[in-house]
Amino acid sequence: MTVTIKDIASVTGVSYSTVSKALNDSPLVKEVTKRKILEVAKEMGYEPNLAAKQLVRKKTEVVGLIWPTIERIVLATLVTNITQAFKDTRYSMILSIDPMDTAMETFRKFQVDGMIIFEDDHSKVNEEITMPFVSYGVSGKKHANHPVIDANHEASMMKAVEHLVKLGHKHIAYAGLLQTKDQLQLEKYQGYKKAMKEHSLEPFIKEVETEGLDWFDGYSAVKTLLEEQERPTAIIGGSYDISGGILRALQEQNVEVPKDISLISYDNIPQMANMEIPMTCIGVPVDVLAQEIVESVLHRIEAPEKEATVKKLAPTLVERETCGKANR
Amino acid sequence: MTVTIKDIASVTGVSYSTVSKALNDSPLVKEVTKRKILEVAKEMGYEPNLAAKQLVRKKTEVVGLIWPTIERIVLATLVTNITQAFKDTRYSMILSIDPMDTAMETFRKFQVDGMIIFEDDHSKVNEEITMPFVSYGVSGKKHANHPVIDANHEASMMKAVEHLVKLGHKHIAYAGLLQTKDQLQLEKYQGYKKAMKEHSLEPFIKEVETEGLDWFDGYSAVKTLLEEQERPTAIIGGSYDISGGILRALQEQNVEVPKDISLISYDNIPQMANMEIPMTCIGVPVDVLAQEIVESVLHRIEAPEKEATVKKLAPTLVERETCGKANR
DNA sequence: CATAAAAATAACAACGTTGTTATTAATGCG
DNA sequence: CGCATTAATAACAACGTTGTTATTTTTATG
Repeated sequence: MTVTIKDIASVTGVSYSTVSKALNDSPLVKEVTKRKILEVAKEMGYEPNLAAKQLVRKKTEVVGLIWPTIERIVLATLVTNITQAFKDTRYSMILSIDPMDTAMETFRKFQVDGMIIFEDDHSKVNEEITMPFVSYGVSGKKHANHPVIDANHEASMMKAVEHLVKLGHKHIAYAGLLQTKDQLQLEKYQGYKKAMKEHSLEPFIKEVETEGLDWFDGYSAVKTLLEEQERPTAIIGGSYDISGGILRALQEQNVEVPKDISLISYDNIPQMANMEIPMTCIGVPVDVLAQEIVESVLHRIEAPEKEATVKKLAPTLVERETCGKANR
Repeated sequence: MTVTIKDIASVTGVSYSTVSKALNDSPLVKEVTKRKILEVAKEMGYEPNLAAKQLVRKKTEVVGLIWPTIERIVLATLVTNITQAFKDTRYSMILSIDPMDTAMETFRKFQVDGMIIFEDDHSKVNEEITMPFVSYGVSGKKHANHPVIDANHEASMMKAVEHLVKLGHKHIAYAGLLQTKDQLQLEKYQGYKKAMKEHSLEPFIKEVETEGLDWFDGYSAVKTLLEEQERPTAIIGGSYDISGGILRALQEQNVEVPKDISLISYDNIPQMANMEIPMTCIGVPVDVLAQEIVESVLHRIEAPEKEATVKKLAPTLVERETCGKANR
C-alpha cells in the first residue's frame, strides 16, 4: 500500500491537514512540527498522489511536447535540453511522437496545462486550439496568434558570413537542402544569399545542393563539388548532419580543414565539439533555445492574456577549429 | 468550465450515479436511459476526468516507455508501432527520453501502471524495480526475473544465410559493427558466423567491419571492400542504416544489385520497401514486435505472478528485389 | 492573572469519479 | 388485486489531496 498524508498524520500525531500544509511548506505550521513531518514523510517514502492533487487544484503541472518527426539528432538534443529545463520548474513534461491531432487528444485526456509543439510541414498548427501552447518552428506566416519561438536564420547567416569575411574569405559556399518546401531550410539559404549580398559578395557560383539532410547528403554534395575546377575557400554547412558529411568528404580527399577550406556549420549543439575536427558553428545554442521555449509555455500557462509573441532568438557563433584565414 | 457527470445528470434528469453507470455501459441501467445519457454526454462534449477516475480505481491505465537513446530510425519506428498497438487497448502510453532513473521517477510520479524499457548498454535494468515492466533488448544475462522481449538474432542469421544459400551463394559477407560491447550487435555477428558454419561455409575472408551504425559506416566499409581483389556475391547488412549505405556504395561503383551482388538487410521495417532498390530483409517485423511488447506489459500488469518469461521472437524474411542467383 | 490577540492546529467540505447499499418502480403470479 | 421478486434508479461513502473555516493553544498586555 502506498503511503498517504493520513498515514503520516497518524504517525506524527497531528491532523492530516497539518501534514498537507507542512508538505507544502506553508507558514501556517510551526517550524518544529514541519521539520518532524517532513522527516517522517521522507522516512516513510511518501510520494504525493498526483491525481488527488490535480483533482482539487485543477492543474496538472505537466506540459506535453508534441514531436511528430523523431529523426534529426538536433531536435533530439533540443528535446533533451527541454526536459532538462523543466527540471528547474515545478512542471514536468511528457512527450508524444504521435501525429499532432492524436497527440493532442492524448494530452487533453491527461489534462496537461499546456503544450509545446514542434511544427513541421506535415503538421501545421491550427489556430483553434484553446489550450496554452507555444510552437517551435518557422514564424513564417505573419499573424500567428500564439507564441512562436524561432531561431533567427538570417541573423545566423549574417554572422557566419561576417566571420568568414573577417578571415578574408570571398568564395563562400552554402551546402544545404535547396529544392524543398521545408520553410526552415529555405530560410537558411535565403539568409545566406542575403548575407552575401550585404557583404557585396557573389554567392558561390556552383550551388552546393544536398539531396536531403543526412550525413550522406553533405558528403556526396561536397565530393561532387571537389571535382569542379573552382573550389570555395569556405563552406557553410546547413545542418549538423550535413556538416558531418562535409567534413568527412573533405578529410577523405585530403583537403585540409581549415587550411585549404574553412567550414562552419549551422546548428549550435554541444556535439559540434566532438567531431573529427571540433567544428565552428552558428546558431542559437540549444540550451538557451530550450530555456526560452519552456519559459514561454510556462508564461503562457500562467498569464493567459493572448498576445501573440513571435520571438526570434539571436544566434551565437562558437569558434572552434574549422575556420581559418582564407588562402586566396 | 468542463462538463462533469453531474452536469449530464441534471440535464437528463437522472442521478449522477446512473450517469456514471450508463457511461460505463453497465447492464444495471435501462437501454433507453443509457442511450439518452450517452447522447447528451456526447452533445455536451463530456470528457471523463482521468484524475478522478484514477483516484478511485487506483489504476491509471497508462504505461510509460523509457527510451534513453533516441537515435536509430529503427527504434523510432518501433516506438511508433508500439503507440499504434496501444490504440487497440484501453491503455495509453507516455514516453520519456530521460536516462532510466530520471524517467522512472517521472513515471512513478504519474503512477503509470507499468513500463516498457528499451535497455541498452548504458542503462541496465536493475532488478529491484517493483512496478510491472518488460524490457526490450538482448536477453543475454541468464536469469532476468522480468519479461524480456528479444528478437532471435541467431535465427535471423540462419534464415538469411539459408535464403542466400538456396540462391547458390557461397561467398557471403556480413557488414556490421564488430568491435563493440553492444551485445545486440555482437549477437548478430555471432549468429552470422554460426549460420555459416552450419551451412559448412567459411565466413567471408575479409571481415567487413563498420565503424558505427550509421549510413555512412556501411557506405565506407563497402567502398573499401570493393577495392579488394575478391568480392563476395552477397552481403548481409547489419542494420537498416548500414544497408542503406551499402546499397549506395554499390550503386555508385556500378555494382549491379542483385545481379553482381545480392544484399539482404537486418531489421524488418516497412521503410525497407522504399529504398533505392526495395530491400530484401530479415528480422522480426516491427509491428509484431510492437504487438508482442505491449501484450507482454499488459499481461504483466494484469496478472502479477512473477514468472520471468524471456520471449525470443521468430524472424521473418521479406523478399524484395535485392537478392538474386549467385553468379559464381 | 484575566483576557484579548495571535499562532498553531484540527475539522471539514470540496474536486469528479466508481462501487456498494438503499430506495423506488415495474413485473409476475397465486 | 396483493405481495414477492426483480429491475431500475438514487443515495452515499470512498479515493488523497487542498483550501477554508472552526477550534484550541500559546503569547502578550494591562
